[in-house]
Amino acid sequence: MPKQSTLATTESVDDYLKAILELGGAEASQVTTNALAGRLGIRTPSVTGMLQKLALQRPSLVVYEKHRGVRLTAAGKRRAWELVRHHRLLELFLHDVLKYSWDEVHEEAERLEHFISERFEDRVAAILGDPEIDPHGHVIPQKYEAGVLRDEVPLARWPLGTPATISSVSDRSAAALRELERLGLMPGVALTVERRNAAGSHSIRLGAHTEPIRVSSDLAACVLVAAPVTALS
Amino acid sequence: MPKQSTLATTESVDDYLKAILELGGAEASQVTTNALAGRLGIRTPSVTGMLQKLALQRPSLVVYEKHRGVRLTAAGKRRAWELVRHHRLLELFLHDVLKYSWDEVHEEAERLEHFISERFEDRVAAILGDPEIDPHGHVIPQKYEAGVLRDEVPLARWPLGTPATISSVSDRSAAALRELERLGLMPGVALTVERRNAAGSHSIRLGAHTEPIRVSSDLAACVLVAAPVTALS
DNA sequence: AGCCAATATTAGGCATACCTAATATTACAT
DNA sequence: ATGTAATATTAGGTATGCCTAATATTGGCT
Repeated sequence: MPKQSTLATTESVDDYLKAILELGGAEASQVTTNALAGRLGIRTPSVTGMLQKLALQRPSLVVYEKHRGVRLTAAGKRRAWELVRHHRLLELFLHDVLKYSWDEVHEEAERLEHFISERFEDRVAAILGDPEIDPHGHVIPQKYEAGVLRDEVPLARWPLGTPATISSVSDRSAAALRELERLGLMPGVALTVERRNAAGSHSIRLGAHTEPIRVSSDLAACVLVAAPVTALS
Repeated sequence: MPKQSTLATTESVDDYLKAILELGGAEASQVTTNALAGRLGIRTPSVTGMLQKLALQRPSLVVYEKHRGVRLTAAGKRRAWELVRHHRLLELFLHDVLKYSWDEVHEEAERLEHFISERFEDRVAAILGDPEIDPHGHVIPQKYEAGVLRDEVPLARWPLGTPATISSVSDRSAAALRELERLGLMPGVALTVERRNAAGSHSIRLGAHTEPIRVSSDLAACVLVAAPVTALS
C-alpha cells in the first residue's frame, strides 16, 4: 500500500497548503505572506502566525523563512496534491454525475474537498472511470502522486499567428467561466491569436471560423494554451 | 419560495440540534444534559455551556430550562430536520450511486451532511428520483418539512405470534447492520416473533421460512416493525 | 547613504468549542 | 425529614483561527 499522508489537518491548514502549492507554481518558488493573505482573503498577521505554527510542527508541512517566504515540505506537498486531486475529482463528479454547470462546480468542490474520505474518493474515481482531466482541462493527479506539469502557457504569451489549442482554463471565477463558454473558449478548442492591442485585448480566430472574436485581457488571463496535438503524437 | 432556515450554524451546533431532535422523539420531550453528553461524546459542562449559549441567541434555536432539559424551537426543528433530510439523502446516494454497502454510509453521511449546499441536495434528490426512504428504511423528510411519524414500534414490544414487517433499522452501528444483513433482517421483510426468553433474546420466523432464527436483545433493539401492509391499503 | 512605502512581524484580543475541578441541585430511598 | 448518589452548573483553562494596532524590516528610488 503506497504511503499516504497520515497527519490530520484542519480545513484552514488544508487551504494554506493548497494556496502555497498553487502560488509556488512549477518551480515551487517561495510564497510570500502577502500573496497568501490575498489568495486566502485574510490579514497578514494571521498568515504569519499560521506559517510559524506549521513550521514548528513535526513532521513539518512547510519550511518558513521570516520575511523571505514559505515552501512546502514533502509531507506538505503530498497533502496539497491530495486536496487538488479531491477538488478536481469532485468538480468532474459534480459536472458529469450531478449535472452542475462548469461555472458552479468550483465553490462546492472547494468546500467538500476537505471532508470526503478515501473511500468516497475511490468510489467517485471508479464511477468516473479514473479520469485524467477535470471540466476545466486541469490534470487530475494520480492517487498518492504529485501533479504532472504540461507544456501550457498563458494565452497572453502565445505568438501571434501560431495555431494553438486551449489546454485549460481557470476555475476561480464563475463569471469568467460563463463568458468563456459563451465565446466558445473551452479546453480542446483550436485557435489562433491574430492581434493584441496595447490594453491587452486579444483578437482571436477560433477553429474554422473566419471572423475573429474580441477577448479582454482579464478573460485571456484565464486561458492556458499549448501547441496542437498532431495526429502522430 | 418556502421560507427556510437562514441562520448560519456551525457543525457543532448542527450536531446538538440533531441530537435533541432524535433524543426528544415523537413527543419532543425535554432532553437532559446527560443524555446529550452521552449521545455527542462530550462532557456535561460543555453541553451546559453550549445550551446556554444557544438559548441566548436571537432567533433562538432551543428553549433551555436549567436542570430540567432542553427542547428545540421551531427554527431549531427546521434546521434539525434539514440535517436529517441531508443525512438520509446522502446515505441513499452513497448506497445507490457510489455503491457503498449499507453499513458504510452512516459515518460518511454524518460528516458530509453539514457541508452540502441546497444545490447539491436538490441534484442528489433529482438523481435519486425524490426518494421517500433511505437504505435503513427511514423516511426522508420532504424539503422544508418536518419528518413524518410512522406507526412503528421496537421489535422487543411486538406481540408474540403476530405477523409484522420490518419498518426500519438503526444506522448507528455498522457491526449491527452487518449482522442484520447476514440474518436477513432488513426493511420490508415479514416476520413473526415466536418466543422471547428472560435475557431478551428473540426467536423469530422470517417470511415463509419454517425454522426460526435467534436474535439477541441488542440486535433486536435496532429493529422497528409495523403491521404488514395489506393489499388494500 | 538616506528616505519612504510596502511588506511583515509582534503583541494583545475575540469567538468558538471543548476540557477539568469544584460546587450546587435534584430525586430517590429510607 | 434526611441522606446520598447522580445529575448539572459554575469557574477557570486550553487550542484553534482569525482580528487590529503598533512596530520592525525590506527593497527600491533618489
